[in-house]
Amino acid sequence: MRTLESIIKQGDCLEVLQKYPDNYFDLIITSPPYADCRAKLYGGTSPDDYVEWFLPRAEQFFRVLKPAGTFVLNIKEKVVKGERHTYVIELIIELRRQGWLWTEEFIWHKKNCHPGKWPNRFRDAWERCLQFNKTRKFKMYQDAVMVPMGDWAKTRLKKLGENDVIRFNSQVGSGFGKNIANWVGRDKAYPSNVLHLATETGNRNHGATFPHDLPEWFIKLFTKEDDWILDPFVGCGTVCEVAQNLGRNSVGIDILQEYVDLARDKVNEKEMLLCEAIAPYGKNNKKRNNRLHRT
Amino acid sequence: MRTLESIIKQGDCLEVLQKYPDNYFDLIITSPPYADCRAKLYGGTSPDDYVEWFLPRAEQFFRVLKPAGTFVLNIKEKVVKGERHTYVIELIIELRRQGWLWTEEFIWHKKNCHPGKWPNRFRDAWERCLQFNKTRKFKMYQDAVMVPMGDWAKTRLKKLGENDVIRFNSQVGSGFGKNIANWVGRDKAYPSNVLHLATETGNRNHGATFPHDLPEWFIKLFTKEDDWILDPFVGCGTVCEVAQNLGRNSVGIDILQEYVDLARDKVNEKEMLLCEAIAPYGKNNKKRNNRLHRT
DNA sequence: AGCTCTTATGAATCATTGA
DNA sequence: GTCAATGATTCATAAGAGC
Repeated sequence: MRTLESIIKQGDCLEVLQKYPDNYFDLIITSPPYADCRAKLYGGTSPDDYVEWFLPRAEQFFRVLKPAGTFVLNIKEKVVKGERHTYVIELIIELRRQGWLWTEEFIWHKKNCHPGKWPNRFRDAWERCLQFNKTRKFKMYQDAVMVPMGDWAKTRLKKLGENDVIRFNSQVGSGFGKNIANWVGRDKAYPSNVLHLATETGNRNHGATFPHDLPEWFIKLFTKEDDWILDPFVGCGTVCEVAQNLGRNSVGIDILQEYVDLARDKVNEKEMLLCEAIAPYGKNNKKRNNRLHRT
Repeated sequence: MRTLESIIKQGDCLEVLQKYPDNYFDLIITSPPYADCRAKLYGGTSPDDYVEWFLPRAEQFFRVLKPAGTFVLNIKEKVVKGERHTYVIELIIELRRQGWLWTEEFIWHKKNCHPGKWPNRFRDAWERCLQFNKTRKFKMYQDAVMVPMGDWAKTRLKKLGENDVIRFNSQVGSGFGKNIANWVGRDKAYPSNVLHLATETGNRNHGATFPHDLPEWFIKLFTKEDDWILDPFVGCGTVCEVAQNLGRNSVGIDILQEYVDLARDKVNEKEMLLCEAIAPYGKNNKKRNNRLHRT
């Protein structure tokens, strides 16, 4: 039987990673603490200091990533005094100076972003997913993220009412209505670099998760089974959980013991459920399922 | 009767604009040449020289823009040797140094682009629309770009009960709640900073136009009737055409006589059509309509 | 199961007030 | 004078309840 590991470590990734060898991970994917949020705990402070805070950690990421591996950084700059702050784009420039190749910028379109309207601004409905690599010859399994036409039509069409289809067509687009004819006889379609995903609701334990679908998409795209994945700011453990579900090994690191406990619970629960699948009438199943649904 | 002007000038905007007074335009919106043949005529703009080439022109834009005006720059960096080039984000940083405020970055999601892929890359389905301002107090007419509201609000409003009028505060705090009474009588919602617009096809005269909807959206958002709009790289004249349709004055500049002719044809045709509406059986109507359909 | 209807809430932003 | 805390604004989505 295949052994799968999901390791959660407490500490600052800057230090924890120093115990890992070079060229160890196939994928690093993370949604780091944004400026002014958890960054303070790491010693990082204002948006102005963000780049300086990030760079030494990125140096470790570079070292532990395999030459054909990929680093995906989900991030969005804040508005400061009416302006978009430049720390994210400055970070891109500095990471390139560090040796990273800025291969691509994916857009995560947050379909259900926070509402609000302001005198000079609309709702912010997107985030950056920056792709960095060490070399031009990185591994990419494009077929793994193809959208199966059949499934897509089945699930999506079934779930949406007629009105939703019309609305989907007019707002989100992708030529939904018009191109139905094109699907006939085709199994799969390649996606683009714009991802339409909803944020997940109902997570009361951690205010800053990305949705499962986001890491899942990148994990499928950049790794295969038994590969090793790192999330240096693992938060409540979404990346490790998804990695586990997809048969990938993972290491998650967080400085806050509170999050480490949450993440460990999550991956341990999964392991136990897998064991119980053999003896499905374990007395705690019901409770555990409830907890799973909540997170 | 109101007079509306659509002026197309031939030349390098760097020079042409020097004849315009300070604080003249309400909106500058453009999709500049990045690497096509036009760029070479401006003095050569390889990606590495792009920022240096752009900055003196941006200085003129700054001068001729009204204090409460807006500058919208539709641009997307090329892939060079497998990497996204950094000239766009470097440009943002340099424009800020020039005095511009980087207020927002809108995403134009090109929803009907061809599916396609390369060994290490998917279809690029988005472009940046960078918003810059001279001051924080710029003019913005948000109501002009509202979109039809989602379904649930309508159904919810039908059942407006007495309890709905009070404010419900969210349990988790953050000061967020909802006041349903605000939605009474509303069937439209404010958009976000992600624009889902199809690219236009069938333009054989000019390969790199943006769709009419894109300038239209920004023109409605940032100007009112009789305002003055500038497109310093006007190409085949889309911005002036849309401005004209929306009752805004415009100045379009291009270095290539070929494009200047195209753009002039376009705005002149519109003017003539407006005149002919009074005497609709002019002998050239048929031919003219054909031309209109083609563009 | 498969619908419809209801409800909570999400990595937000700005103006105002208070220290 | 600056900086931190508070209040006001607002909509798509999915889970849950009800039939």
